Amino acid sequence: MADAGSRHKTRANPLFLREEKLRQAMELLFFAYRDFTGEANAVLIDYGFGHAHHRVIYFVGRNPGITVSQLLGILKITKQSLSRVLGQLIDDGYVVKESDRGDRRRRLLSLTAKGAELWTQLTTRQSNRIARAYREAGADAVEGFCTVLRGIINEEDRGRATRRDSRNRQ
Amino acid sequence: MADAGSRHKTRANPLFLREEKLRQAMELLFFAYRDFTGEANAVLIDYGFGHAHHRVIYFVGRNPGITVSQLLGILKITKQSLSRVLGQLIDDGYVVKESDRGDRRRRLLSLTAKGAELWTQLTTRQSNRIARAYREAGADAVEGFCTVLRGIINEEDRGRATRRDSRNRQ
DNA sequence: CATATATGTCAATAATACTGACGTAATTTT
DNA sequence: AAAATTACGTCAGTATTATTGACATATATG
Repeated sequence: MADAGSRHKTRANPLFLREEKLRQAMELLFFAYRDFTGEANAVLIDYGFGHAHHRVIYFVGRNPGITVSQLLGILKITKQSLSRVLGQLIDDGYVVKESDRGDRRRRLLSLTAKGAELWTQLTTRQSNRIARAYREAGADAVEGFCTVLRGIINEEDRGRATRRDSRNRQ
Repeated sequence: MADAGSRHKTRANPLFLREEKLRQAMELLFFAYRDFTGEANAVLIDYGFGHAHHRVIYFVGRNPGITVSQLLGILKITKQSLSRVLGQLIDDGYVVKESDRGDRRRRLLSLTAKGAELWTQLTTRQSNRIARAYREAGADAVEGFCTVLRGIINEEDRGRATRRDSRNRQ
């Protein structure tokens, strides 16, 4: 009885509590992402698109002039997978592709006015959800939120969701 | 020139900064979730499973005795979708299904020893990732992280990723 | 007994994604 | 200038996840 083991729930057991907190985090992440994306998915159905289209629209809108391979690097999917989705978006007039004048092998992607409109429609919804959560949580919590999320991201990609200057243009 | 418009990046423009912060949050969420799940997906390939199996394994492991409909409520997919995945996990001996003695319409799901082993293998990897991020961020940041994530989740499901007592058994 | 609930299943389809193989154009290297 | 590399595209086949719709069965509840 006196072996301070690892299965008692007495409040002096940080190991148990730690594991509990970590699992809680995993679930929070699951549910938050599920609901965060669910909202946008509903909008996309009206356009005949899915979440893959959303991701493309989003990152092209956010990084005008992004190349195909840069986009592949962000999405981490194969070019064959991207091809279908991107092709549809171009055919339907949401995205345009033009040759880079500097390196004509490259294709630069950007949104049309129509694409920008859809981008806004999708983004404002998700953005409102985040804004509400931010407002309710307060500035300090927001900072913690970003710090932890950044720590979860693979080191090589941590910079991607930060810098808004000195990017994309080489 | 004196119209204090909405497109200058002068540091006295909270609206611009706000939008920027919100989009940053969306991207952090995207990348964090991508990398968080990517690791587990790699393990699952060796078992011939996909991420759908992971989610089932995870929530069954976390909620032993969960019913089929409760699981559907968490995953928010159709029962036909769940059926295939759950059937495979049962056939391969990772999950067991037994009738609830109280209400024999219900099927209670739980992991086998083999299932628990896979659960641990998957969870420790993800858990380590979170733990590292937590350690680097500090306790206050962690609290903020949880608070904001909870705020992002649809109100009706916010309780799901918290309570570990007084649940599941009614 | 009638109805509702919990689960299962058959069938058809869509969306996302993969591997592998090849082709072309443009740039870079030797 | 020839050779190699890079960026992109595409054809074919397949796997996984998910959907809608219809129907069946067992159990519980009024």
